[in-house]
Amino acid sequence: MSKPVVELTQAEWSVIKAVWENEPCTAPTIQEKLFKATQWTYSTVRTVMDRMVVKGVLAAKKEGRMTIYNSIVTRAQAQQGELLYALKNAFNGALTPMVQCLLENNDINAGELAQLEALIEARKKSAK
Amino acid sequence: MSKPVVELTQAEWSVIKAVWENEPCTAPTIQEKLFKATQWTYSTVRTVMDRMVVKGVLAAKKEGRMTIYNSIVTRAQAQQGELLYALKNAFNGALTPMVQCLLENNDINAGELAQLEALIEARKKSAK
DNA sequence: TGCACTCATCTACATTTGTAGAGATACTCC
DNA sequence: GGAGTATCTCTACAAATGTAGATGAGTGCA
Repeated sequence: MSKPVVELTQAEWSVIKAVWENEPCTAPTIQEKLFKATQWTYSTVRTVMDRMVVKGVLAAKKEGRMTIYNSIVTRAQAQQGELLYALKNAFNGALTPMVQCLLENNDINAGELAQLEALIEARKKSAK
Repeated sequence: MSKPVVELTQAEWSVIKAVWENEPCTAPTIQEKLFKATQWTYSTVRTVMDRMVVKGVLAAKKEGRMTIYNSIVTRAQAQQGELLYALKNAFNGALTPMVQCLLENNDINAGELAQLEALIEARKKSAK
């Protein structure tokens, strides 16, 4: 079962992040959580969520008069999808230049660098 | 002069990559270069390119009856934009998890790992 | 001088994305 | 049982994106 690659829009990212943190949840809950940052009305949030259901990103089930949502796509899958998109389009699939670009254009402190080194170390071991 | 963050669509990525490799160039040239992979007609390519001009991604100047295109956005800028989008949306701006995700979900050989380590080493030095 | 190319211009149309209002319903408390 | 409140359902609409046809004009060769 190959995980289908997920492609999320900006609005969908906002929503799914709120869902991950609150699921199972209703649309009004998500609307409330997002309101401060986005000003979105209930209708807006609901529309986005229902479209995500159609896409298979969220699952909705009716419970009495209310609709309960759950995520289908995990955070890891969504992150993967995003990275894959960038990797494929912007870096022609080449990982090293991508990491390089990341390192060169962002502030990183010593602690983070150490962490990254550890990651690579770990990766080396697990590589086979 | 802060570089405005660039956001490219999939079609635009295809086009700008061809432009980078051929500029200065005409729309017919780009269409031809892309045809094998995309099947796009001249009209399609031309429309995308003109929209990119409006967005300030490409520059067009008339030379006789022909329109010559050049890139305004550099490859590095475009790559940056793509990474920023992923970083912001998928990783809430946290770099380390992003790199981690990248390392964990892709095949990397020993050579690449070594390269990455070198990058980090270099980064440590330049960090001051 | 007329025809065939090549490139340009204009217009079009479906789909996706962002955003939301109006009206229907059901629930809750008095 | 009525009024207010929380939800839902439906519909809408503009902008962005992907894709392309029709038509026109410039250029060069027969």
